[in-house]
Amino acid sequence: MSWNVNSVRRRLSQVGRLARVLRPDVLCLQETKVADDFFPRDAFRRWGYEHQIVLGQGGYNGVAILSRRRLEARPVRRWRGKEDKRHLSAAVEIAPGGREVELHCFYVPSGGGVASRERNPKYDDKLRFLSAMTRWSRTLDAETPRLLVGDLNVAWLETDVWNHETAWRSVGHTDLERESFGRMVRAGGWTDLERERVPAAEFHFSWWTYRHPGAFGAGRGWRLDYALGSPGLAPHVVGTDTVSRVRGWKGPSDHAPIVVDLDETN
Amino acid sequence: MSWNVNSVRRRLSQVGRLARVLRPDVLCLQETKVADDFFPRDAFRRWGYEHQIVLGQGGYNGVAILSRRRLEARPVRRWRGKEDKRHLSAAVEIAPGGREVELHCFYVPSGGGVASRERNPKYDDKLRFLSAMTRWSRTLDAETPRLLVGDLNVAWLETDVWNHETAWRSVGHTDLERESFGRMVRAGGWTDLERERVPAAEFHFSWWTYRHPGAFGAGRGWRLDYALGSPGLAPHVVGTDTVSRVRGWKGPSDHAPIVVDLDETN
DNA sequence: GCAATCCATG
DNA sequence: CATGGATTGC
Repeated sequence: MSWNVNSVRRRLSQVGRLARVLRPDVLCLQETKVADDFFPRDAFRRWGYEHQIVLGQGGYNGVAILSRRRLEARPVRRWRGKEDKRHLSAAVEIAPGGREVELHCFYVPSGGGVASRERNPKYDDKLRFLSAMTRWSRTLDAETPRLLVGDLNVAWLETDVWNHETAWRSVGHTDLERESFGRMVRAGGWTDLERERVPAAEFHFSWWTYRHPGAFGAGRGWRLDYALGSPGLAPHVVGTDTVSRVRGWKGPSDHAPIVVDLDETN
Repeated sequence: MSWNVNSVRRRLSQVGRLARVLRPDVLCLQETKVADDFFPRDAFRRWGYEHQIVLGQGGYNGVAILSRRRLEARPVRRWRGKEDKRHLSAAVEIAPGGREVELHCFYVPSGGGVASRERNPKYDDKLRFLSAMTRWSRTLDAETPRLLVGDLNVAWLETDVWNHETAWRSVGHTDLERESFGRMVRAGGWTDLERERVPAAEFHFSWWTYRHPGAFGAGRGWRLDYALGSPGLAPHVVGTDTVSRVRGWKGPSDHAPIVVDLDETN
């Protein structure tokens, strides 16, 4: 399961609720907003997530992988020359004794307010981050079962926003970002797993703004969170789901979790 | 009842609990920390406190009088030339049809960190406030039943602090403040009502610092909150009490409420 | 609109 | 240690 929790400490009880109800083997969290020394490791340990990799800085950003299965952490990588706690990677056993999935948990920069590389350095930084992901994707072999999840902060398709007619001016849904996102997807041969299930002609969202409290109820969201699979992962994918009902819980994150089901037989 | 609530919004459920259990006719609150437009008037109305006078500024200071009985608000008075939301006054009927008590709800400045008029303007301001109270007290007639309550931010007697040997250097228990407080008491002919009940030889506290979480349990407090009665009030006073147990509740104010019982027969 | 951090106040 | 507020980020 992947979830932008918008502060793991504030959302701890909700993460626990999902951990107990859905019992995912692995949790990939984004926007943990906590320095590593203050990450609530014990709570996750109590829920059965004994294998933990956390990378935070306190205040903003921050990612984590919590797992019931053994993890093999991959070295922390720098993206476009920065160390800003937006990516973690690990290998996870999906079949006892051998077969592994290479897991990547991403939190792409949101990109600030205005969609201008010149006037908004955060927007420029976001596009650089996406380019770096594209370059990296090109280096990957096709065979390895590889799963990329997280808040990628781009609504790729027109049906990934409730209002494409106006949203194309907004950071997160500009042509520049959507094209960059597409290049990244193609470079890695990635499959957009949720879109295997939900046709591109249909609206599909994972994020609803806090600023208009009625947005979730009114179905006015964006899709910013993804599960992308490598060609080699395809035979292992049973299905995926976006658990949007948690956005309706009391004191929610603005993002919904995405669940990926993998088989462990073959 | 008088209580420094340290934010009326944060303490709302506790105030409600006391309002329902003790059912005081009148509540005098200090440190309400809320601008008048945001004062939770409806909650108090629900509890039966239909007559309300609030004077706040948001952030800090702020006083309020909430009453089941009819209030006649007195004009807001300036103290040492400032308008800083530290005093409210009203007449309250204590016997149906006639007899009134003149009620004063005070929140004296705390006085900052160091006990030096030169280096600490807040300390100087506090002493000016106390002087102004003394001058005002001199103008009062003895006959009127008059009740002054609130956080006066001075521990007057040696037994009003748990550690007089060291506390005399601290703002709130310096000779200058204690003497000024004494002059104010004498000028008004005030009776220190709680000290009618608890001998001056005994420790008696109404405030326990937040900074040492064990202070309340260890009995390490100060007396900063008072109920002072005019000579004319004396025949109406049934008794008083400091409800220190609320300091042990979860998420408490650092001050305890003081309850004053008045008869309504004669 | 939420959340964190830093600051002033107590 | 606990408040509220200003600021920043999303």
